[in-house]
Amino acid sequence: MVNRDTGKKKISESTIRRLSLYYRALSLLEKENYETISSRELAKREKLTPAQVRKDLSFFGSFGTRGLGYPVSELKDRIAKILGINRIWNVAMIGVGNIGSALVSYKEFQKQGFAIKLIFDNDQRKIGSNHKGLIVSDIKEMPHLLLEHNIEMVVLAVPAIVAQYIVDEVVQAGIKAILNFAPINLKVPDDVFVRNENMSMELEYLSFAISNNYTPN
Amino acid sequence: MVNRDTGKKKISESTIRRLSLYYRALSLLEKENYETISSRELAKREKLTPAQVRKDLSFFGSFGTRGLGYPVSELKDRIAKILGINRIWNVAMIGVGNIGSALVSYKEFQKQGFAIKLIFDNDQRKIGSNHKGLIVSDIKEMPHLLLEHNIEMVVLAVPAIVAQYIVDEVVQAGIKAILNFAPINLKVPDDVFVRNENMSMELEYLSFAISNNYTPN
DNA sequence: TATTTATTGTGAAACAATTCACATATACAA
DNA sequence: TTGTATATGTGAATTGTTTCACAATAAATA
Ligand SMILES: NC(=O)c1ccc[n+]([C@@H]2O[C@H](COP(=O)([O-])OP(=O)(O)OC[C@H]3O[C@@H](n4cnc5c(N)ncnc54)[C@H](O)[C@@H]3O)[C@@H](O)[C@H]2O)c1
Ligand SMILES: NC(=O)c1ccc[n+]([C@@H]2O[C@H](COP(=O)([O-])OP(=O)(O)OC[C@H]3O[C@@H](n4cnc5c(N)ncnc54)[C@H](O)[C@@H]3O)[C@@H](O)[C@H]2O)c1
Repeated sequence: MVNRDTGKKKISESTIRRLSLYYRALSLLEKENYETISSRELAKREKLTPAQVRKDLSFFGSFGTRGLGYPVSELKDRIAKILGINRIWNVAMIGVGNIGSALVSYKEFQKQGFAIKLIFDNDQRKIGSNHKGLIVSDIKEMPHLLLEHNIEMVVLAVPAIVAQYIVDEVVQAGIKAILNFAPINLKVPDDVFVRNENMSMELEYLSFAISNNYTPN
Repeated sequence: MVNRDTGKKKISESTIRRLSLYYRALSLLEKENYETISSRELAKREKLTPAQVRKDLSFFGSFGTRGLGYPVSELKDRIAKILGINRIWNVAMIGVGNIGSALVSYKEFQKQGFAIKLIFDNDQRKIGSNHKGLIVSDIKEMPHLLLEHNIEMVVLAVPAIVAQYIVDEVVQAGIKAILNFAPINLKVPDDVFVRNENMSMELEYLSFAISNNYTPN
């Protein structure tokens, strides 16, 4: 009955991604003043099955009450803890071009606990300029600034051609988490996590889908 | 031996996404003047297994030569055809704010065959203004303009609060493919494809990974 | 307090994706 | 030609993920 945390259960990537969905749904439910939510209702909102919801959550503990459902606020907090978002992360943005500055302007990240503390570029016209209260630092200063400001995550928004070079420096500085927008397969050591945000891939998926009358699930 | 296309094989989402990876890798190989590539080499470049590469491709035909590998240019073209990117897609951008204008400025999409033909906003200060050669249209004109310009895909970069309302109009206009940046679960009919680009989810995944010393694969 | 109702938590079953392993085919060298 | 090396294409085996189905349990009701 009790789901003791015996360390190394294998959590699938899909489960982790769904935790994000649950978290967002629960945040909304909290605003709508729901006290509890059943796996059935939560599943319906995220277009999943109730069993899927229960199984996902069961990997981390038993958070619900039989006959009643899950306590909204409490479950939300539990998931925040599981995802590691019950805290502030110090983030640096590298490359303040089109995408980089759009992201820096986006206040939601800050609200969700991803605080952009430093922004870097190599363009002399940009260095020293002000972006939403942040001064663009010279990329040359990156290695020591990342350390000094306890940066733990980096968003890469530089041209693909320089991305690997910069990542090597980022890794040198001890960063273990990178969100990469450059359309390139970055090489990093095993203990560094990279997520790629690749809009072309999503467009290609859509292209495939309509071209082939694709029917998932 | 011959892999006749008998219509409805079930292609997994993962396979489709990997086709995009193969396509990008092959484009690069072509530039590097490779004539042929083995599944082993291709797999290595994309951090996959050779068997995975061969299996993925085998769903669509047999493109390789035993003992030699796959012909780079030809395979690239074949994949382009499979993905439906051997043509130009007419795309509309809805919402010309931070993200929307960053995407409009990004010339790679055009090069990859995703041609942004129309851009929409509801802000009077933006309507009529010029963005990279495109004039911002009034969102009120969207329904008929989408039809008139044969738009087939739409990128949604509007605030979450209005996203569902706009999607309903987009669907009304017969659009079957939507790339959505708003952090909301859009409701659409079964024959409309939506891909969500959600950076918060990626950051949360990274957060989970470093918080839990996560080891995928 | 007893009964009914709702819903969880979870092994087992079903389904899906990946990897194995090898017969088969081609290139190329001798 | 013939032989050797290489690498595909694919059923079968394995591994991973989702769904099923139901005992367990708490809440609500009588
Ligand atoms: N803009 C988009 O919509 C979009 C979409 C998908 C992918 N991307 C990718 O995101 C990345 C950035 O795209 P963008 O459109 O913002 O490009 P951009 O050219 O507008 O911005 C890149 C920025 O990086 C800076 N830079 C270049 N070299 C640098 C270095 N060595 N050190 C530090 N900074 C450096 C440039 O000065 C510039 O400010 C690219 O890899 C691009 O392929 C962009
Ligand atoms: N900027 C980012 O980095 C970022 C990151 C992740 C997600 N997003 C999401 O992308 C979307 C856009 O973000 P943004 O930062 O570009 O916001 P933004 O406010 O800069 O841009 C939104 C644009 O949509 C327009 N708009 C508002 N209502 C409209 C309507 N009814 N019809 C047509 N246009 C309308 C606004 O005038 C504005 O130009 C949001 O949903 C946001 O949550 C943005």
